[in-house]
Amino acid sequence: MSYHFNEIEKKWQNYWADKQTFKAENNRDKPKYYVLDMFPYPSGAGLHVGHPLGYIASDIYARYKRHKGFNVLHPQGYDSFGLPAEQYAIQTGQHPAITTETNIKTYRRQLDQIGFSFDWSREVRTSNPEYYKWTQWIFIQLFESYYCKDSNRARPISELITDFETEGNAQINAACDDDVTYFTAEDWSGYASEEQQDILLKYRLTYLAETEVNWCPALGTVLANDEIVNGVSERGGHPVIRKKMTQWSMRISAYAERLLHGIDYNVEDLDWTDSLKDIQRNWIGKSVGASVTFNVNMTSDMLKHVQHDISERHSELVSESHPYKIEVFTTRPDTIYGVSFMTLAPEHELVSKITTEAQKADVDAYIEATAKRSERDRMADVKTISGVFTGAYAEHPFTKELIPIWIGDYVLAGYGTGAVMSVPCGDQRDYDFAKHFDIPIPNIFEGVDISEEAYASKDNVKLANSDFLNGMNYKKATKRAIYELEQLGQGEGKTNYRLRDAVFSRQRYWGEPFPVYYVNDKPQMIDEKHLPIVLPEVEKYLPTEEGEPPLGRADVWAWDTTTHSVVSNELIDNEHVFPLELNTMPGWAGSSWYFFRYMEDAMRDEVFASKEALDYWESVDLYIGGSEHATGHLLYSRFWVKFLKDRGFVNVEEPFKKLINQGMILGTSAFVYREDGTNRYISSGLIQDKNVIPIHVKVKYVNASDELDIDGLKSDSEFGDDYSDAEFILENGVYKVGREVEKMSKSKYNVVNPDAICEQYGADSLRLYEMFLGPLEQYKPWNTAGITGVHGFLKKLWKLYVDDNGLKVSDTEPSKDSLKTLHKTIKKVEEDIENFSFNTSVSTFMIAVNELMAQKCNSKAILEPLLILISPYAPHIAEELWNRLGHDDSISTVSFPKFEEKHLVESSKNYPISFNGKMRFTLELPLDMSKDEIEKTVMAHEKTIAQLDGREPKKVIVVPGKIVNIVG
RNA sequence: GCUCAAGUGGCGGAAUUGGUAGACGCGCUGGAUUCAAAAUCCAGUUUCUUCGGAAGUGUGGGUUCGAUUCCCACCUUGAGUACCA
Repeated sequence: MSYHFNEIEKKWQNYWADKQTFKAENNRDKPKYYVLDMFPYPSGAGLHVGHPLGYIASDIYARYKRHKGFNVLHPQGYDSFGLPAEQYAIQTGQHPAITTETNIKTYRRQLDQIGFSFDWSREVRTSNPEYYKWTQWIFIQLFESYYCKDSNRARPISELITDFETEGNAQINAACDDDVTYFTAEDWSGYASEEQQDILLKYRLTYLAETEVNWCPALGTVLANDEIVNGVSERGGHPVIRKKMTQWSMRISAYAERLLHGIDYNVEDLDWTDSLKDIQRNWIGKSVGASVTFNVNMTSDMLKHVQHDISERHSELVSESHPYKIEVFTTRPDTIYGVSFMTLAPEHELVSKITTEAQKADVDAYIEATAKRSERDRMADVKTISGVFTGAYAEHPFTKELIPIWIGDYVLAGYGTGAVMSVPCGDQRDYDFAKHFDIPIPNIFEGVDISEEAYASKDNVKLANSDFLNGMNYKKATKRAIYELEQLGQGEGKTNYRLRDAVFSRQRYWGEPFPVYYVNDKPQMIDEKHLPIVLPEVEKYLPTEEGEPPLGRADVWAWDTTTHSVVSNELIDNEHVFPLELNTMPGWAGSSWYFFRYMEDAMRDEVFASKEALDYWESVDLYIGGSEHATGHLLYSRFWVKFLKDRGFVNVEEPFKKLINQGMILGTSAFVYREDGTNRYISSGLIQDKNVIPIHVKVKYVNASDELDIDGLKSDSEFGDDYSDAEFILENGVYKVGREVEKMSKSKYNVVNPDAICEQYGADSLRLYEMFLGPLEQYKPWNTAGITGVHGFLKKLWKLYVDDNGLKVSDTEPSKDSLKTLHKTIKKVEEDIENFSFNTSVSTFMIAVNELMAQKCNSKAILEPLLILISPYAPHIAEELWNRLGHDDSISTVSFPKFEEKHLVESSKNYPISFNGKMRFTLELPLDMSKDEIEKTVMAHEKTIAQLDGREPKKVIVVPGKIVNIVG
């Protein structure tokens, strides 16, 4: 009876589905373990062999944990909102919900055939209204919250209102927009409702603001920073420009410090790789320093502006004595005596006010030129130094000397205050700028040569020419400088973060609608009891002629505040019926909390997840997915979880305890070489110096020896007659293709579909081979030819249990050797799984089976536990053989075999005998032999004498049980 | 530029606290079986070699009785970031 994998696999997949073998029950007496995959976006192309890599790894771990007695939650679902379905809808008119549904069906079929132990009863789809009802609900909670810096957590906005009513905002220490102004309790109660709403918006954790956004004209939407790669959109590679738009934003910056703190100190709940933590740390970009205020020296030109500014209420830039102030952020307040000029971003609001008449033309020309340069140009060209003098001077806070104020595009408007104090001796950019424009470069470092370049290091430096800072090092001087600035009222210690608030609006159709309507342009939340607000129908998925998002085309998209329902736009009267928000939420909205949704199995309509479920499952114990989500999904999820915790909706600080990034499986492309200008294809070994053009061919026409199936290629209908008349120049009777490792993609014809693999070799072979390829985290090329190795192994495994007469396993006593094989396998496999080293356990299985075969082992006492070891990796064959061994229940929850050291105890050791560290021969010696005896025996050995060739050894190192090394 | 990974046979990779480098598999070579092929099985497969051996884990140094493993410098590849003050 041979190994009929197709039958076996179908049989057990049906069995698992029928018996709901992998359904996780909440509140069981077993300890819990939550294994999660990053859920897929169901694309039209279906899965290729690279996709299941992480799923197989997590599945092995989930199955292993079940054997270890855990109640395992291992769910799966779909991140089903997204751009591709919408782009397809734009092209074809097909509703994205329909394509999404079709694609999900394909995904599900492909996933099922690989034999994953998912609990599908808890499936999540982000595009389902019953799911996004809760995404909308979380949005409302964010809107109704602010971040209190005193208690370091989010609190209900109602508490802030109470504070405003009793004491105004002067004492409030909360995360808010930069432009809030001070008001008293009396002021507050005097404000009109709309004014109050505007002020509150500046504190809410999600807020509407006019922001400069990354607009992608080709996609017709804004993109978040992490959705842009090298200045173009991540999806599609379209250009991105800066544009001012009114957008919903998430005040993630309020959580910058806590997000960072978790990375550095919460090792328990954030067992992530250092490289991933580094990426997040860099992205948050904390810098500690000081804010310093420079007073602008007033000229008569400026005083004209001042009159105007003072009439505007709340202008912070203006005071009686020094009408204009420039605030800068610096990480080196210790170098304040090295300031020889200041630089403002060209966009800085003071520029127009302080520029003198004489410089006005130059400055305007420069601003115009900078504005024209795209973000990409500015990025590409960082070497050109440019800038213009404004004609104005600032006053040094200590020396009161006049410092020229320049503008330059190396200063970014979006970071810090958009202005810097330039210290050319201590900063290379300032140095280059000063050299270029012939600005003095005062040296404030004792004994440091700055004639060639700036001295930017904080170490080994003592300050000079710096008055009260003279002789101090970086640390001391920084402290002192901040103290002195505080005394003057011209500065304070400050921490800056590179992390920007996240834009949350997308001008797209296929996303979550906001539960928001507008009264006099002020956003109002729809009461949570009326959720979900379901995506309306539109006749086209494009922006409107007026440039509004696709929801602007919906006819029924207005909110009736009396009936609490979505009604026709015709009914809008701005008294009871109001327009609804036209933007939709970004892709990361639904994926920032889905891991909680899986926890709930019964009352999904009542809550986003019940308290019981949240208490039991807590957070994800093991999360596997791609590292490309480092600054997107993984950061936003942490943010939302912290927020939900602050507001008491969940009780964990971090969502993903252990995180592993699986590497990408790359394709091995195959090339034929056409001689230029001919229809002749030359085998790769014969090219020499001929002028050839490499052309991708489908990898399915190439065998393990890189030989091309010419007939197959010629008859491929996709290429029509391209190859039918072609002449192939062979070497040794075959056409050899060239090979190259590239990312898998349709256009490179190197995509390998798991369906074909499952059909030809089976799911167990696919699972084993994906693991066998190499370490999980590593990028590695796929080569289908190699799968015969693991497939052959499964056949051998089968033959160990079954022959032509049926089952050949007996109750005979196992041999000592077989016990040793089994137990060293148990030990190794258990260690491997705990370390996520799945590739090495596949080798271990091969070694075990090879040994047991050689031992002619047919003992049940060995072969039964062996099946349990293998079952997480190759569950179908394990179930089948387990069943044939006479078990009625699934192997999936049987206890993992216990390792016993006693079977591995040896009495002798094959010692490597090395000379000067190089092993020359081995010698079998008893393990209880003493050091001296070993030395004596080895030195007397004929090979030792031959090796030494008469020389006297200087030293003999004997490490009992390990090695003998003879020096000399 | 800065930050972080990683460089081992023809290929994927193994070597868990410094102790026999190349496990396991692919491919290749030879053989058995077969009318033949597939499948299966057996033997070999880092390089050089005067067949005694010798060299060898990106390069060059260092520590050590002993280094793929630790330290320093450099080279290459990949990832992240992009004037962050």
